Amino acid sequence: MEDVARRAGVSTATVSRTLRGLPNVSADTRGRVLAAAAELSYVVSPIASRLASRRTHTVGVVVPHAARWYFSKVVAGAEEVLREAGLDLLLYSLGDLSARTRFFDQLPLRRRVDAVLTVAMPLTEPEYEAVHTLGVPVVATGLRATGTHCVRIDDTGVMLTAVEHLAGLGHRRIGMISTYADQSMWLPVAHERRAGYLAGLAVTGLPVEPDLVVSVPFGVSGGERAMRRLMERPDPPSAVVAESDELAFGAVAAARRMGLAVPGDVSVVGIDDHDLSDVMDLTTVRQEVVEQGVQAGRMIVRAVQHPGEEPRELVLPTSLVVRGSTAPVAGSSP
Amino acid sequence: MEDVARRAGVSTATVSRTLRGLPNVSADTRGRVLAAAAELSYVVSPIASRLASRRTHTVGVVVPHAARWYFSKVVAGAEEVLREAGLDLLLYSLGDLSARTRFFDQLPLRRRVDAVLTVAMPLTEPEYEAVHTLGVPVVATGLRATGTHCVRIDDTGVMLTAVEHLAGLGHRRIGMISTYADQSMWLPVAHERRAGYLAGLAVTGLPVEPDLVVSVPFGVSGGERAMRRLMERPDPPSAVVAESDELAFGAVAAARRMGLAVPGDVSVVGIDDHDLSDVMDLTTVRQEVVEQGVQAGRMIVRAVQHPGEEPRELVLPTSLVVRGSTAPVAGSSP
DNA sequence: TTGTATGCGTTATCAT
DNA sequence: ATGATAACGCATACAA
Repeated sequence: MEDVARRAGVSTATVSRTLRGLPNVSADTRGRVLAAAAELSYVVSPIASRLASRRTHTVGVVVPHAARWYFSKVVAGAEEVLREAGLDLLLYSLGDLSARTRFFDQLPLRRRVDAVLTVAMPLTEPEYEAVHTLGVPVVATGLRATGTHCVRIDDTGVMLTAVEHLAGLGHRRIGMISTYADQSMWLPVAHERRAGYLAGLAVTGLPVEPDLVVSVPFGVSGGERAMRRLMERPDPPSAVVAESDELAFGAVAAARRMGLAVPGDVSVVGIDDHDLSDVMDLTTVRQEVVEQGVQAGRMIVRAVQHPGEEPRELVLPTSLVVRGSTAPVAGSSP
Repeated sequence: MEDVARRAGVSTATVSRTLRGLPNVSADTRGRVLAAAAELSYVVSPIASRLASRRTHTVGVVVPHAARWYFSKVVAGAEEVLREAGLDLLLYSLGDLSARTRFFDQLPLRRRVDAVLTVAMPLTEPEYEAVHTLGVPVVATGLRATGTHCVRIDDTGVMLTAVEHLAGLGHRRIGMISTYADQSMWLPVAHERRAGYLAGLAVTGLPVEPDLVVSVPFGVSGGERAMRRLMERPDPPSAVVAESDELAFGAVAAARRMGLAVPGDVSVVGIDDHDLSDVMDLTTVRQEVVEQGVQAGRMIVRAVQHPGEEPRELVLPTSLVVRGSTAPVAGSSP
């Protein structure tokens, strides 16, 4: 920086001001400084800059599984706007329980980030407090949050929509594929969607049959297992809603492997509108996942610039996408 | 840090040494320092540490599309080992061409990273040089690289395997679904896989029919388009290989939507063993994508510790996974 | 608008 | 093994 200052005939302070785009620099000197910097192909050291300014210009993004569809989409959406805003994105993937406890124990984010974005990470009370000791704004996506900003969808609503769709097709016995917490992550969403399922039954006047709700680990193979369990019953349901499309994929595959026709013998609905839902011809309730990341990124940017603002909540819309995995119930005249 | 030093009755230098685990600290003082640090819940400022040590402890990971299956897997694999090694992972997703040119123009990684990991990013000559002006080690995954470390698979080999599998089933007219460069990314892989296809034909003594190779944009819908083009011909092939599973998914869906049976009327083989290939019952050639990220991460760690080493190349194994999308050619007695 | 001088919180060098 | 002290490369309060 001294070199640039000398070459431009100014002080390092002016160089600093110029390079940061501060207003109080005359157009003339600004030009000389920029020219000098360009000639020397100089760029400020972000590290030194951060030390001096006491701001990290970094946001910590913590996800349960960086490689999963939902999370990678959200991260990609957030990355775009954070990058745009000049914020570095520090990725933490808390795959297993040990990684998670270590993370909240040691808090590697201390003195390291200006904000935190949690992607579909329900926090326990101690975890929540640990994050808040960081003293930086927090934005959560994928679930309802109290005390922090959040962007999410109506998780009970999507399931209600799915059930109403099936009921509208004449289905009166509807199963649900749910997940149990893999390591206490994801819990609230599973809970809300189950609530939405029950709400759907209530609204459409269908009886609740507890045995028609099966819980499995998240993933395609979980969906397969669940579907087998449901359809091997003496009185299988004529339709099934799945907590997510990936579960639904497994469900459809399992049904077909059992020799059942989808949607002939059993209709299936998912949630997400996964990239592959179209080729799987899966009826689903669409959510805009990348958009969630984008909006969360914007919230982060705002929060970094105006910390201490009231926590805001953004609920993004969803929409039913009817495809070929659902049909009127067999033997009915809809 | 001064507080800790005072509390432990030592100098800040000793605190620094202790906290970094340097050997030249007596067990006694070490204990006192650690205790003091714990009591004050003190952690070193990574930023100050980096400024003083002149090492960023950060690696830049640059990918074309953070949200796509392949890339998110590699990133997740790399994240794990980088985190373990105490290296921050700075993610850059170069979605479109403008983002890409800006990236290589301005080189936001300057003075910011100790190493760079490029994930399936074929670099033009100027881009290659731009990256090397960073003066840090570079590791590439997903493609053959010269002058840098790299971890990849045998891209011609996988396609050769796919073709040999089909030829072994009696297929004599095999189409290929290829991609054209979306913005010059991904080019070499497409090229090598096409070469593998041709090699497969040669090895099995099949004639080359240029019209049986169709190029489409990457993605499920690209696969659909390609399959329609192939099967609408007066003399459609009896089998099709796709450059990747996602293309193959689209191909299978398109064939079925045209009323064709898979594998009855046309067999389909993909490359990847995508998470959903099992439910799609897709025969494919499996590659270990997360493992590629892990290995790349290890290479990065080594490169950061011992810069200037000879570029190493790691070629990971692949394996044919036979599922239900391939069958002996109709009308043959295999 | 511009310059001076101090501080940011460490690491590293050189003594001891 | 430990301590004093000078970098590290900037931002910023203050003065001009």
